[in-house]
Amino acid sequence: MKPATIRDVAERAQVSVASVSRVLTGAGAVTEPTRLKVLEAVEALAYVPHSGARSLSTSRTDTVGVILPDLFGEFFSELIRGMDVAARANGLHLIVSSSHDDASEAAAAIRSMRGRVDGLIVLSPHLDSAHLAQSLVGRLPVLLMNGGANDAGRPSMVVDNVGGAVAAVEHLLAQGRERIVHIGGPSGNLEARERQAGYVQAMTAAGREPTIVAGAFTQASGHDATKALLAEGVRPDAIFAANDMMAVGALLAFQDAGVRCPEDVAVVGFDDVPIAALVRPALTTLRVEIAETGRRAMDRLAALIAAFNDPEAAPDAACETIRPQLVVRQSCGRAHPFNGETQ
Amino acid sequence: MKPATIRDVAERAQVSVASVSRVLTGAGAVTEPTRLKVLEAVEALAYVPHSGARSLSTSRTDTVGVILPDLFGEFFSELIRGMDVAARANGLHLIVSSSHDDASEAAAAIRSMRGRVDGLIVLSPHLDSAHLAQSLVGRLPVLLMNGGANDAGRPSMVVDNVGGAVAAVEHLLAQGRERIVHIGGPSGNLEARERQAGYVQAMTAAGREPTIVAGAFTQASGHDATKALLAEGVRPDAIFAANDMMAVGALLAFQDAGVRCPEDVAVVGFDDVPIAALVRPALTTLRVEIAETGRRAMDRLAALIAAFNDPEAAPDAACETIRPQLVVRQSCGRAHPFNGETQ
DNA sequence: CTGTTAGCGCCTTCAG
DNA sequence: CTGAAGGCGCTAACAG
Repeated sequence: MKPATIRDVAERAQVSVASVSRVLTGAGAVTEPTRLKVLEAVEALAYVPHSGARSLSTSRTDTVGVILPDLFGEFFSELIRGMDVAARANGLHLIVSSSHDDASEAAAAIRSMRGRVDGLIVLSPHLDSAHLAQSLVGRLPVLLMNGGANDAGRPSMVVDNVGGAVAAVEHLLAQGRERIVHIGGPSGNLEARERQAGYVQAMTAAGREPTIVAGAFTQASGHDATKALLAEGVRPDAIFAANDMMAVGALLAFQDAGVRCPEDVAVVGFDDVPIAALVRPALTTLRVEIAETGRRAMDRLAALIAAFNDPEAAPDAACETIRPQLVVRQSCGRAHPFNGETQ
Repeated sequence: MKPATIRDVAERAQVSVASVSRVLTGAGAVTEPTRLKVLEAVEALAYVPHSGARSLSTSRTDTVGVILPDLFGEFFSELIRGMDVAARANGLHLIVSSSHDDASEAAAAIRSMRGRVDGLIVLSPHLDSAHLAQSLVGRLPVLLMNGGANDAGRPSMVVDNVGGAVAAVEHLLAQGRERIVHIGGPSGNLEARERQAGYVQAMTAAGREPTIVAGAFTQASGHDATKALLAEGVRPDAIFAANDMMAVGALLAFQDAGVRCPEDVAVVGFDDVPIAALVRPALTTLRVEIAETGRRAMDRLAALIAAFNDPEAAPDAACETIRPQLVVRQSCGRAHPFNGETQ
């Protein structure tokens, strides 16, 4: 009834548990006859090693955890997809833990990972990562993706949000747009703050007055913000949204209101989620290569884990910066409607 | 240096490990003074219980696995999002295992879950689930979502693909469309087969000749299939694609070719992924309520796990059927362009 | 090459 | 109420 253990196998094969372990793990030499006897018993008993028990004695779980604030929207989906690919390539299982709105919740999630994973990727844009990181530095390999500037000195990856935002605004200005409004992300979000800062910086540098309305990274919030804008009589000739989903919301709000894009208003997003290329007009945005970033992050974590068990490994404490690339599409009025990106 | 164990805590608190365990798990009465001593030690040593070790002795991991073929596209993202919500609500961790193209790979993934999870949700539309299910029935609580008809008798959830497809075709026919072409999914995919069967059935019933072109559930394949169709001089007045992403690909291919939708051709998809409401023209499709389905599946798995450890629990072996609902949008030429779905 | 034995870190009877 | 001891299933020395 109960699943067979290594002992059952040993008994049936008339060998010791050590031998069974040897043929199953591949470590240690075993004579052919015993190997066959073991395999026969394994087959007969439909034996499958208990990875939990194995973990306890090897102190390796071959599992990594990903802590993230949310699972909503294409950004996180893409990121996880990239991580999943790399995890598989590195022989690692992936356990995702999301919906951590506040710091204490995230901390609890991280704590509950102990004994469950060999390493962690932490995305926690809502709080300062230093605090969190402190609590587990040295204890566990961790790769930070907090969008905060305070990740320097620890293994981390950040997006150059300021640079991306500046590029967006400069592009709009270069096209002759004058009244550029920014739809910001959630106030507590570090990435959102940086994108907003970049916007303000570029506007100020150009001698323009920044105008900011609040959003929440959701399509609905972009839609609402735009509607509110129009209701107030504000008539921007360009929108720079802090992410693509809000930009899409803005796009649709303009359509609802009969404002033409790109003729009357240009719209720029951030991230380049898959949908950005599919809406019409296709969205100009800052490409982050999300899945690739996830893949890269997981590869680095795998390396961190390997180094963790190897005393003479070179410590990787690099803070890698992802530089978003401006992708110009129809929503800015320049690109050809169908520029081969339909796939 | 190394993380503290329960023994370290016991030592520092001058109590036995049993007492530490008692205050930490909440089970078993402890006198207030010892409780405080323990908590003090826990705090001082920054002790965190090792969940792997705990699992070994309790034989509960509080973790569930999700086996799925892929992580690509919004369908699986949404599904996992729903599962994640329910997992959290049930106090369960989620480990995802994807990219299992063939049966042996999926089987290996399932096997490697032993000792790692308390239960499994298996999505394996590429192979007959019975075989897989057999190998673990009784051993582990499993919820099947294989889209196969052979899940009856085991806890499972299936989408009424035939019914959905029939509804799609009938709707198109009712609108006066005559030359309805079906873009099919991957040949090995059970859901794709059923949707195709439904299409054929409805067409035949209406006395029309079915026309089927092959796709692969990706946007690119829908695009290519449509392009090929046009190149051959075929001029359908409606497309029923086996999923939304292929429908979107078709939509864009028609735009490229200057064929107007919905005037010249109607397009219907399947699934109602978020993007379906965002493309223009917005896509008519069959709504599956993906996230909700995932949530429901996880809730059922949680119940299965609970029942698994309770001898006198009523066995749940129901095969729940999800009936997709036709959502009419612009791509069929009926719905108002902006019908309030912009959010 | 093989078997014996001691843990991995924790929970959980069972006496006291 | 508390502590001692056994065991969860497996791996990894260490002898033989």
